[in-house]
Amino acid sequence: MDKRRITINDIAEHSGVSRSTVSLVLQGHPRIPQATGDKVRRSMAELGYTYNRAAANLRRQTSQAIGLIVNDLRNPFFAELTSAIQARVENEGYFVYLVESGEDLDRQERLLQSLVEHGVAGLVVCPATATPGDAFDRQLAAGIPLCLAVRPHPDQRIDYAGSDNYGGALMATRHLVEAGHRRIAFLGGQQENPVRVDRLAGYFSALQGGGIPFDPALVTDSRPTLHSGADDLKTVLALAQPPTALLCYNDYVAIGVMHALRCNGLVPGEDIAVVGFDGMPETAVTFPPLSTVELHGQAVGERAAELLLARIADPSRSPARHVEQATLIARSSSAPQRTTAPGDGDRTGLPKRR
Amino acid sequence: MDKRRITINDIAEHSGVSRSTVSLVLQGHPRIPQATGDKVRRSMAELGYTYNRAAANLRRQTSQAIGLIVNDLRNPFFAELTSAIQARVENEGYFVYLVESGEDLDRQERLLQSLVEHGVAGLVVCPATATPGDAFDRQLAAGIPLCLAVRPHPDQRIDYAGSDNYGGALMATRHLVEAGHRRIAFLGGQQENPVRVDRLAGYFSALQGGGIPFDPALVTDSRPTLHSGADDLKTVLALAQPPTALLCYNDYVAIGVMHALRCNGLVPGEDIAVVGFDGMPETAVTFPPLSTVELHGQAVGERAAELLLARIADPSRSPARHVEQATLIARSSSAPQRTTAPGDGDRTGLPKRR
DNA sequence: CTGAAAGCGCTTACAG
DNA sequence: CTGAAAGCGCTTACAG
Repeated sequence: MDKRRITINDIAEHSGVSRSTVSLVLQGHPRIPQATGDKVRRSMAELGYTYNRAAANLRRQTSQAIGLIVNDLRNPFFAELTSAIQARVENEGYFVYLVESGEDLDRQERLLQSLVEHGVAGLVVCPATATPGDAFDRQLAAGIPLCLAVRPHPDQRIDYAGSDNYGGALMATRHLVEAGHRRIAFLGGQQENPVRVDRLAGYFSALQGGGIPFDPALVTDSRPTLHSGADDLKTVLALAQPPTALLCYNDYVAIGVMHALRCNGLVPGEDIAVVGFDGMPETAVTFPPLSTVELHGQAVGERAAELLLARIADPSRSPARHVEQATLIARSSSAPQRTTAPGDGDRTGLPKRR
Repeated sequence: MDKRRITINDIAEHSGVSRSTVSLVLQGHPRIPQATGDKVRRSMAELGYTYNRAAANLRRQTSQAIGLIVNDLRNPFFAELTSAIQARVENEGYFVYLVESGEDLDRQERLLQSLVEHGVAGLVVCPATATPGDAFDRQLAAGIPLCLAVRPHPDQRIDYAGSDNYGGALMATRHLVEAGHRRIAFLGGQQENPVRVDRLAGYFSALQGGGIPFDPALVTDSRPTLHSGADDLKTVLALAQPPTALLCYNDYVAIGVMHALRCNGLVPGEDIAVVGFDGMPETAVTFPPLSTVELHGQAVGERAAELLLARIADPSRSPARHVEQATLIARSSSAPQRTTAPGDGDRTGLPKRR
């Protein structure tokens, strides 16, 4: 292993030209004659030169790094988003520094600071739950290009790309109302999470539109995991008038809830309707296949990347918001309630045990 | 937005000391008196200074970036690995540059080169399927610290952290043999993928140990996705002697296969046993819950990060290999075959339609 | 304890 | 077309 890395000085000496010339051939400058270029390139190959982009960046006052802060990479939605952002900025010659905040506000602040110290050209951040409204003042003041993603945030000076959570929840709830459900629960998600707030608003709206009174006992909150759904389910199943349909905060929760239902002797899609949120690919192959609100994470990621790129190109552009349309995918987990024999008392809405 | 970033020169001027002194307080040097330090720190706060780590790195000839090349971030196993690596190196002050190769060899080579130009302190790479044995010669020659992960690779000069795919497949297959299965298929995965090769070897071994002849018709290959399993399943179900148990390349394939079974009127875990591979959390809540080989992706990620860190610390250390033990998680998708009424011909091993 | 100077690897006017 | 020189923001011996 060579102790010292080969630099343009070595190339200059070896090929008998100046450093400036080497730099120019590196940049494919047009006024370098073919012969000189070839000679220099031959030296580079011979000495095993590798370009030091960091040094160039320092001199040029540029950066090829984009910082990305996600909440939880294990959540497939964020994985999809990350993948899309990475692919999109790579075309423009950028790399992404990926970090996870884990919904921890202190950590998020440290990461923000650290990423800036590392000289990122810009940042896309999915704000942690309960991120204060002034959380990005420092970056804004320093002129760091910024784009928020996935989670809405009150600071209107910042570009944003996300999904139509309100509209998605509205569609999903309407879908359940139209199938005849009047006891519809909303399960999971953390209370201060703005995404949940929007979904909840859509849910309210649809209930109202259907003339269904809102019952707060039908709304639970919890950290959205595969297993949290079990507790949420227990809560609503214990009600005097339990729900006949469950709108879940996300697909993760929904998949957990379907499992919990089985453990309670109930069949999802038959005894009780279940709808998820996010559009995870797995929802197509659960049993029964899970109805979900497709949020197009890939498209959201691409938009976020593009907004950031545009902000880097023109820092004074006025802030833009992109809200990606959601799509309801109705599958058998929310098939219409089974027609019930007259007089079997099903009007109580009580799920049947089996 | 300030045009010019604040530098140590500005701080030096503002606080009336030299640049050297500012640099020393930045590093918390012990021989700086409290008063000087406070004065300087006050100036930094006042002017809104942010440290330029890239410049420091250039001067110091160090780097705080780790490059990570994964095959597919949407695969939860890689997401888990990535998350673990990021968390582990962050403790040491590193960030991770994340990129996806998408199993594309050319792309992998370009990314390798590009990451090195960006001055990473080291690289952990999950080699794309069919990566040639000399793929890392250049990096090795240049003395770039390197750690391979997840996918075994012939180059024995490089550190490696992965899972015991052979042992996992051996356990899983034995488990099926012990449950009385003699027609066990191996479904999915790409032929040249070394991980699949190892799993297949474990499968062979277990068959041999159980005195079961190997039937190549029971082995299929395909790109491992949620939907590829359907075709693989069709192939083996069409055999004169179809399998009674399915060992799937990974959980993704297995979940898709369970769905495909249902579409064929078969019940996984009753008519036919299914086992997955990887230990995705979702396997606990599928219906029926999916037996799987837990590969401990988080542990593998941590080991990979540690091997790389150790290599950075001591470049001449002899190469190490870490193979994480796999764990069989037996669930109802591979429950013992139902006891069958005598004389119902079940000894043919033909799955019953329902 | 603090400052002047050199230098990390590159780029970019500016001469010639 | 090519070279000498300055400089990006920092660190690090070396004097004093």
